[in-house]
Amino acid sequence: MTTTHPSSVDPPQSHRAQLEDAILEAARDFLAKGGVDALSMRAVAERVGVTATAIYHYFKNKQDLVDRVVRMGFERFGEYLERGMRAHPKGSLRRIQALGEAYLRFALENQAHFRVIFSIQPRHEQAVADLPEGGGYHLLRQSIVDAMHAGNLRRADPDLMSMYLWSSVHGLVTLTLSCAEPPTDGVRTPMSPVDLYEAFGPFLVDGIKPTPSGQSDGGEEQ
Amino acid sequence: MTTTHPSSVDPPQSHRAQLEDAILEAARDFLAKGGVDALSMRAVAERVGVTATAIYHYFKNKQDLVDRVVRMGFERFGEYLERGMRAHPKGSLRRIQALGEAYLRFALENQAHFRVIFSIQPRHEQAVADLPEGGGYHLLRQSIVDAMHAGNLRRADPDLMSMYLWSSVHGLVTLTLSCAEPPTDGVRTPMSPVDLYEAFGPFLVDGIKPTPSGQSDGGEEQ
DNA sequence: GTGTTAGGTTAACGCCGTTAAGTTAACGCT
DNA sequence: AGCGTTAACTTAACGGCGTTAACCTAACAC
Repeated sequence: MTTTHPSSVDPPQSHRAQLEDAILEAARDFLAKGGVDALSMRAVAERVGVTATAIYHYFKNKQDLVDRVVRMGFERFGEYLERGMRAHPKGSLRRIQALGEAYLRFALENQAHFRVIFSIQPRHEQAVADLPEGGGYHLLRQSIVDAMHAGNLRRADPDLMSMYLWSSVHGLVTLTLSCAEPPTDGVRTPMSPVDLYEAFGPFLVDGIKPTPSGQSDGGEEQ
Repeated sequence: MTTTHPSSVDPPQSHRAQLEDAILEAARDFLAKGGVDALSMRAVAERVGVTATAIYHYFKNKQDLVDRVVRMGFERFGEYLERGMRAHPKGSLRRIQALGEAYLRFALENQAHFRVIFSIQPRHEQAVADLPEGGGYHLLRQSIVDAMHAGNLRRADPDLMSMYLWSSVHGLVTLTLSCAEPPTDGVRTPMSPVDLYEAFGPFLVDGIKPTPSGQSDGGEEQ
């Protein structure tokens, strides 16, 4: 309704880019609420003040719109990882641990993105395929190689070790997201995922084999 | 069209139960093909030779139908776990390893069920909630307690250890299912999930800390 | 001033889950 | 035998979905 001035002072954000961003933002919100099913072209259109068909001038179809949101998520994902990593010295185990922690925090704080990215339905192959190359995988792998060279990590095939650590934290995250609903609810799980991640540390580092002394490090019953 | 005889010789399977089973079977097939989106009441109905609305005499709605399929999946899941467990003595690490292997095999061989059960969207809370109590969780937990008492497993809080091992194998499975499509395709992942699971064994048992001797057990580059 | 194009619109198609109302056959009962 | 009831299923319809086709209109190029 605002009489769109022919070209008012908005050189950084053209009208087009402005609307495109609005669509993406609305799409992300709906996606966050209930996944792909909760995102409808008509609802997004109404939110940004156009009709549904207008969206098709900006995105090829619904899948394309979702993919774009996922891509936005990946960028934020990378920021999480790099930020978490930079806080600890190269070659240290702490750096690897921080990567896992960042992975966990991203998943919890951006459940919409994470759910769409790692929806078990094998869509977004392209998006996931991007991950190993330019995304977070090479960060993890390089940190692992560094730690091995520094003598802080068991020497093994880096890709195998990467998959191992990745799947460890990924399992914790997905299990948490599968069983517990968004944090709106009260405490359902006995321990928070972050607490669990911390508690898993000794298992990961030292393994699950019995300690030589045989002492217990938890409340195991008689 | 078959002139349904008033009561021909079918005491074990009434006409009703027969149709219900057919609906469930068709629903499972569609679910397997492409998840919940690929399941439509009309398609299921056509497959079994009735109209869509007839299904509502057997199931409350689509969600109910999906839930019933999931429940069927859980039963089969339990069979996998028990079968894999029984092959190894109580208290042994092998028994726990076999549980993980069964988990993995179930997921790969029944991707439809697994995807629906652990779809990251937090539906099926009820179904997942059933799992810890009567399902596979207590099998894992008991095996862990046994192994701890037998001195084959590090002593720790059994629930913590259960979550750790569960999430380890769960992460491997979900990561595999996220990145690779169904086995129709050729070899995409460099290693099969089963191979990965085997290769992870030493990491799990002995941990990722450097070995005392510092020797490498994999192809780690210079 | 006119052609072109970007950026929308309305109308419609076919699919979806679901409900309401109607139909038809079988059964129980007197 | 006849009647009421009920189970099993149908057709018709509603509102919503993704998507396409056709149309409109204001801005710009020349």
